[in-house]
Amino acid sequence: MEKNLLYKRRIVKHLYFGNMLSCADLSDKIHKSIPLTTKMLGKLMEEGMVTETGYAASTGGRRPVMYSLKQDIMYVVSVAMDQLVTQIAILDMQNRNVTDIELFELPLTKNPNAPAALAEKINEIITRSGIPKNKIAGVGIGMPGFVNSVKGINYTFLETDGYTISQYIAGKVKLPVFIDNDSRLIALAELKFGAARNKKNALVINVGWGVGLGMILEGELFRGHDGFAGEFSHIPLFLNNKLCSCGKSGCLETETSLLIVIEKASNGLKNGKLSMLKEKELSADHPEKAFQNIVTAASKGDKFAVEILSEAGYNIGRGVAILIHLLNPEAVILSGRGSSAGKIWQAPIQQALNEHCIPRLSVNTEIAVSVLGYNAELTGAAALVMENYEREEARPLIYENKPDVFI
Amino acid sequence: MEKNLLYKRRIVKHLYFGNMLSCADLSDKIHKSIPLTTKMLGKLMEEGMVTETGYAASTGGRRPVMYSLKQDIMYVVSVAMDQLVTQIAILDMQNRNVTDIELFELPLTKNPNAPAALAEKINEIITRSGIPKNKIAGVGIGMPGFVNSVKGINYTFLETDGYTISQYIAGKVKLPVFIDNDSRLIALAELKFGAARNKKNALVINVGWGVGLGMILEGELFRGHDGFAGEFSHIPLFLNNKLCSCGKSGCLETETSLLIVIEKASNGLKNGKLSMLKEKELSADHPEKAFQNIVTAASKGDKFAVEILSEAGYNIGRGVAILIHLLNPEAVILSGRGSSAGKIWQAPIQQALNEHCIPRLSVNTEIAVSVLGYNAELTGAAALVMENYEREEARPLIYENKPDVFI
DNA sequence: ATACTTTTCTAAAAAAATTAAAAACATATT
DNA sequence: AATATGTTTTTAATTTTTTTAGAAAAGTAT
Repeated sequence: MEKNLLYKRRIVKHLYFGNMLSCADLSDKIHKSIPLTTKMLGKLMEEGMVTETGYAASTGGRRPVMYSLKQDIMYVVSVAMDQLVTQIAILDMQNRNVTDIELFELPLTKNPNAPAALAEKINEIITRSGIPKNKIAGVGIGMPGFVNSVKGINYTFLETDGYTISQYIAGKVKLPVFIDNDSRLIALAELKFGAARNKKNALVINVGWGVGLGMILEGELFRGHDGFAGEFSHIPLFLNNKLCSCGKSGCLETETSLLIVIEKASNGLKNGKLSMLKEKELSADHPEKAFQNIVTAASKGDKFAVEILSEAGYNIGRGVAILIHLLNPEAVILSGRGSSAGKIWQAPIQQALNEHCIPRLSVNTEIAVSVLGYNAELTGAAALVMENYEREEARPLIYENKPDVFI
Repeated sequence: MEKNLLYKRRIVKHLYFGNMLSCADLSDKIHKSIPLTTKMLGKLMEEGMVTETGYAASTGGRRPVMYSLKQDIMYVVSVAMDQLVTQIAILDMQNRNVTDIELFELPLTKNPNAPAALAEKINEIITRSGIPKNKIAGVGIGMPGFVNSVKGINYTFLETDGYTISQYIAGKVKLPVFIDNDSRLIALAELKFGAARNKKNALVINVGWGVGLGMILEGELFRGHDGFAGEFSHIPLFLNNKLCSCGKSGCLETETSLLIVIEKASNGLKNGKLSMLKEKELSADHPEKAFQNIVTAASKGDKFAVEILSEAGYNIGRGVAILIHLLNPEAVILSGRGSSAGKIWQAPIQQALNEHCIPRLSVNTEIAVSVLGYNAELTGAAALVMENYEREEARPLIYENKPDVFI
């Protein structure tokens, strides 16, 4: 790639993540000198990508001119999948939805048609939005399973014979496609826009059906050798003989997943536990709703609901204690769909840390609840696209003349 | 620092780690162009630091000239401490001992005189070697405890009022001093010269009195936010109610440390277990020897000894299973003093992984035994000094005129 | 043996980083 | 209140570094 283009793309990328930055800030971030950065900013302004947005307050000397991306220069398609439901949105350079968030059912298990359905839906939404493809930086997809983001492969779901899922969707949509594990994208969102912003070492717990983990180590999203790092759900922590979905027993997930929480609540009610919760509110058919009902009851002070949630929180805390011993993070952030229960969980997790952590380690670790919450995964998917924006593959144009599916 | 000096130091550093490298290799490693690297190599040769060591075999084109460090241009003082015994050696640029390894007792617990004794001994050994201080790149020290390598602080041992232990020793010895946790230095040794060489993600288990861990993540030694990462010994894994030295119960260490292994062997014999081991061979006064005796017996096929070791190995394996789930490394290396039992432990660890790991994760992880073995910590201490060689503090000269202890 | 490829090495041209100086602002002093 | 001093950003001139192109020294295939 031409070098000037690379530098310009880096600047665009950092303006996306930083929103408003001075020339000095940018020079720092792209590791280039100020004169060169000035030159590139000039070109970007000529091209209409970037605008001056006035002066920032002085910090003791001359006030710096601030630069921002223009509103409508580029968009990202964000996709957040779980095993049953998929969400799609188109975000602008301020992470604002320019379309409504599209929500539709797309079961991933035993569904050979899933990749085709996904590609079709993405195309449909792009077409409907009326945004030309050359204004779309790419498609970012968060999905469950064993995902190798670099290779673009999902080893668990979305099988596409002969191609990786990234290649398949890219071929159909004719845009660059980037994928990663859902929990890792949530961590990326927290790193770039959330509670882990500017932190060098932070762990993001994704409380959902399972308990996911995304790790920020030395300022970077950590993926491990094959891209499988963060399998927190399945660390062998209990001797409870409960069989886990992974085939082993005693996994953390067997005591902490939302489904277990609902099951425990349901069983408790059957055994005559006193609670404002009603059995029909805990239907296994609508786990999302069932969980929300438990959280609502707990936040209203329902003792049984608090008890059930605390138990799960305490067990997550035992797992977090292990993480802290191993990785010595500065913060642990509770995020993902279950983070609505975050406030309730903070106490029992802290309790577990007090019991199971060497004090020197736990006192230096802040336990925080995400503010991104439900939207974290979509934000993370957009961030993934922009992370890769400076890479060769990120150029929409090269896809225009490619066949439907290419290698 | 002058820029040329920086580049030259980088080249020296990489020649230390790489032993023999071509100009193109070096250009790659120091991230500078070939013409500039050529120029710097020329200067280093003029100064007598570097020599050409003939041509390497061709890989399809013109043969590259290889460069090496001259033998006697520089040395490193390596110190490897445990809670009772300290080893000191002076190594040359090929990691060869130029003095015998000095071994002396230096208890760290309740010994306010330890820092002074250490400094004195280091000075004594340097003086005896006859090597001038300006030929010594620095002192590297591996020590147990909570060590922040960047700040040069040991929070557990070697208290020196008002100064960090690094500052204290540096002031007394008048050489730059670098410290780190013993397990992390072993990992560094394995990364630079051992079984983890050229690996990007590897975990190094230091089997000693406790079970230490050094992590290589994305090609770098990982230290965590406060420098306390790798507290593998104290992850809460058992519900055994055994009190650990750290004050908690159920730590991994309570089932796997060498002392526990010896105790179990001793108790077994008392209860009439059949073995070639004799009780007097397991004296708690000489744990090092006692452990070696168990290993010897096991390698001769003694069933009881194998059983005892396997049990510990299996429990370590349970911990390793957690590590693999979280960090997805490409290799796990058994190193440190207990690595003489490495071969015996490989089987039970693998067994634990088969039981407790998701297959996709464990099949991609190689379990290897160190070849550096007993010397790993000393090698790591030297590597630590040379890692920092390009940094400003690494210049011996600035220490010459400083007072005994400085800030 | 000769043509072609590959890699290293060297010299001239282009690019980028430093350095120095100027401009714009904040704070302290007279 | 006016002036001096210290910061920080911006611009211009100089130096450093990289890129590019080509020569030299090998290996490989015809």
